[in-house]
Amino acid sequence: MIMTRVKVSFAPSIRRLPSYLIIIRQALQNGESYISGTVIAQELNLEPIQVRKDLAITGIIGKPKKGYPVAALVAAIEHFLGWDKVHKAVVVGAGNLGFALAGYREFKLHGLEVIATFDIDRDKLGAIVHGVPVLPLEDLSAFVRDNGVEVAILTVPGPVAQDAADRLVEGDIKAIWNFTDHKLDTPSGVVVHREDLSSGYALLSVMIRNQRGREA
Amino acid sequence: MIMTRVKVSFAPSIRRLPSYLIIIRQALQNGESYISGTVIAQELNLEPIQVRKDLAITGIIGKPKKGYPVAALVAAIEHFLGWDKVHKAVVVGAGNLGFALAGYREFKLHGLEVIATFDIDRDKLGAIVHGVPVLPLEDLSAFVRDNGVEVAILTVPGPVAQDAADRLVEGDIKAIWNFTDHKLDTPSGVVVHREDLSSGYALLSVMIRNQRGREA
DNA sequence: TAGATTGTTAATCGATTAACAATC
DNA sequence: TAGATTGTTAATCGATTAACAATC
Repeated sequence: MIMTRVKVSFAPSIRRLPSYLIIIRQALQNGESYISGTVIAQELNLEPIQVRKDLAITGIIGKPKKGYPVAALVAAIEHFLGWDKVHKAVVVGAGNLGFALAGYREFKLHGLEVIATFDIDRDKLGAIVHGVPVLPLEDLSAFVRDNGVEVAILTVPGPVAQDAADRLVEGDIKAIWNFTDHKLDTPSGVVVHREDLSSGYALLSVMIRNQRGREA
Repeated sequence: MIMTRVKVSFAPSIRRLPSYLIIIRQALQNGESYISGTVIAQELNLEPIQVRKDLAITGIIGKPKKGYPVAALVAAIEHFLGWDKVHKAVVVGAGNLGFALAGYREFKLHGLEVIATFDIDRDKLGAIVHGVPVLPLEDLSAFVRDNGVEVAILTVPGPVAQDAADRLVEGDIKAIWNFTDHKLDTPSGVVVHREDLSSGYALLSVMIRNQRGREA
């Protein structure tokens, strides 16, 4: 089975949208009706032109001198990201990270509804974490299929990641959010996004070294 | 206090190094003495030229026809990332995510030694998580200073992130790994790297939407 | 009106990819 | 030796930044 890389254009812009959303929501709560790209940029230490370019991809149109209509902007970003619709999700691997992600409020607020977690460990079965049950891995395929689960958050140990992915594919999963350090072989119809904490740690490590060099 | 953005050149390459390391370590365990960029690329669905360019920044030199010496390559990558030295760390915010990160094996293996966690919740104090104590937030500055802590993993709720960062700066922290959704104001001598799970979720969401469009 | 802020078009910058001579 | 794989130099691609006319 060939793993096709799903290319996303404007990926850097898309990644910045959630941070804009936080600022803009604050403005909304403060009762402001317009917010300028300049203000958003200032808040996030970015260039105003970058904010304008990024917001353009959501289709929103601003007013010269005033800025962007706050309420419409929130709606436009959420719609562009698909965060205005509910996506059913499961967490596969009820370990520490899985537990944390299952309860991550930020996701729940944006349409990601975790309805079950799965684990191989018999001792965990039957437990309720963050209001959802821990179910046996054997039931994963059937559960995904029967409940129309679209997204799987994969936090199992690396060596069993592919096995879990196979079960998900069998259940006709739409997307796998892969928190393991293994690449997954999946059919091209399945979206896979790898979230790699090690890559962030690598960057941090090099930043520390550079900073040190500068001080010395 | 001005937040200066620490620019890292070759950031994308640096982010890919950890995934190379996994492949190369496997080769080492299999007793292979050389590994080619072609093989690494194949394993990770990348272009061979990209692997070669990335490995070049670590200073390692390959042999035409054979590839790169496995043991030396592992050492070179680890040294380049500073993963061959121990960095003392604390987790600030002993919630679900903090708990998960405190016990993340991958970090421990690469020189990040978590020696304490901190929380504001009195009920958690005195507990031992993953072998390290939960201490009161009031002691954070002094602890960081007295123990020469270099890295702080910040997983407190967004609204109190700046307060925690201020305490860390007071204790002369070197680097803050910011898992909150808030930007931090810190003096320019402090390295801040933001790990943004929402940005990954945004990208996943758009990928799902695009995939759907393609099927229809 | 005057001027702040937008959206667009062009220029720059950096990363990825291509081409290919060098070489073990 | 023959050829797979390297490292280097050049070309391409995409993202960021700059410049500026349009406009509320």
